[in-house]
Amino acid sequence: VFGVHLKKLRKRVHISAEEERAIRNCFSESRKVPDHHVLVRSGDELNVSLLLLDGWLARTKDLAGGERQITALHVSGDFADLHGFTLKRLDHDVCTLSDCTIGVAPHERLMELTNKYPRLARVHWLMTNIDAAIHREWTLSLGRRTAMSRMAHLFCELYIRLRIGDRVEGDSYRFPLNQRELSECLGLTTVHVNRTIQELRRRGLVELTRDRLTILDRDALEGVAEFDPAYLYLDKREL
Amino acid sequence: VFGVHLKKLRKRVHISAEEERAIRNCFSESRKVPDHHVLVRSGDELNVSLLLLDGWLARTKDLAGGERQITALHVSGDFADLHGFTLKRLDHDVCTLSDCTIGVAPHERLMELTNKYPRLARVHWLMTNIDAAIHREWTLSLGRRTAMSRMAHLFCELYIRLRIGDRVEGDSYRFPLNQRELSECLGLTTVHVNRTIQELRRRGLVELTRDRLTILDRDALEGVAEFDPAYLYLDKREL
DNA sequence: CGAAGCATTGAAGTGCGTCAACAATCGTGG
DNA sequence: CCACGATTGTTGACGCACTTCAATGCTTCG
Repeated sequence: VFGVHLKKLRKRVHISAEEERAIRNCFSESRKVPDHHVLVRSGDELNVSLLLLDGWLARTKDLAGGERQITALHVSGDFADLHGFTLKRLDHDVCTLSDCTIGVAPHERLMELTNKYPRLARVHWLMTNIDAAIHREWTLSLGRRTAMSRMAHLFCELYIRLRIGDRVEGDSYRFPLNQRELSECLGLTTVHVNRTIQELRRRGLVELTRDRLTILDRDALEGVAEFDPAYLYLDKREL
Repeated sequence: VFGVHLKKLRKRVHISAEEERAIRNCFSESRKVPDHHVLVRSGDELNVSLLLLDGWLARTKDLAGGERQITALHVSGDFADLHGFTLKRLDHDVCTLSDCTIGVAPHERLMELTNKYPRLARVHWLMTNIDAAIHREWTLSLGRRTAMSRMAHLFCELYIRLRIGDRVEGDSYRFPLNQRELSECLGLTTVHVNRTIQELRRRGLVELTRDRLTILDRDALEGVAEFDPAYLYLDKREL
């Protein structure tokens, strides 16, 4: 289970056996959390960071009127709130979108890790910077892409991110979000999300059932989305 | 000039005299860059990071059709591409929005700094995490706020960010963006930006001239924006 | 003074939102 | 295993926030 996280790191940087041990050592326990639970609430003081071992998480922000925006999605192997290690509290909630398994890294251990292995500090820093790059791509989507292109883009992004952790079968992956949650990612209403999905189906680009997304024509989908995975930084670098 | 940057850091963490010296030591030269220049191009390999000593910068992303989204604004004292230190290339361009003065930090010096002072690695990591928090707030704006509220929110955010660096006089600050650039921040057209500004003026909330923004009723503006500066993390923490 | 960029305005169009009803599916308890 | 309420997905009619297009006036600066 933990291997997915290391695989994600190793997609971007070299990790030695010793470094791997040091990273594993940061995690004390692992917990199961049911669907639709709030894991971290905005403003709470933090002294641990959570690694998502399995399942789906969202970072959500709300307006007074009840409108909700999901600012990020997380899948197996992602750190949910590594940024909380330096921020000490979050500006958003972290909620489960499915049953989840979570690894817990106390901040004091991350402190020791980053003191003893400055390179691993940079590696983890890199991972939060990749999160930020995804935020920027979402900003572009929300600001300038149409509903159709925005949705297509999200499906392409998740395909690539899930593939790193071997969570893709063929051109299909588990997709636990309902249309309301999808609308909260895309800045749309559920009604318009529904119509947009139907248009994607009608064009033969995707199939979306209760719990599973299948990409029927990846080239065409990426075309609609103007998808370029460069922002996911899937190449190795020296640190 | 460099003091503004340190002031920004010290708003969030303690920086000792020795640490200050170490940080200053990272910067080799300083450069002047004229208005509307591209400082860093998306995809270029990076070996320096740029500190904005004076002026305004934008991070921009484009679609094939020519639509442009500004994903972040930077003012005096902000690092423009500190995230480039770990990413090694950017997923966006960095452009000047005014005449600028830039400090240059070669990555090898940042490497030495983060090796020798793990705490300063965490401090700089924190700063990129605050950038990401601002990205998330923009995501919320683009996804869920109306044009009016979105614009009001941006004006409130910049007011606070500029005040840290003493770039605010009364309730007024220099604002070099034209309506096109403003529309690129807000995900709107220039026509609608123009009409929204007029509505803000009509309600007596702001005054916006060629080069200057004046907030006439900050409480009301923050109300329209549902502005809460918590996401800017303006409190001190241990690292 | 003249050209180029920028701000402003009006009229008409559209992508997406709102409201409201209904259908399908799911989860639960009997 | 079925019944039934609750949740989720689907559809239609209509409305609006924002866009598009295009013209005009206003700055600014060589």
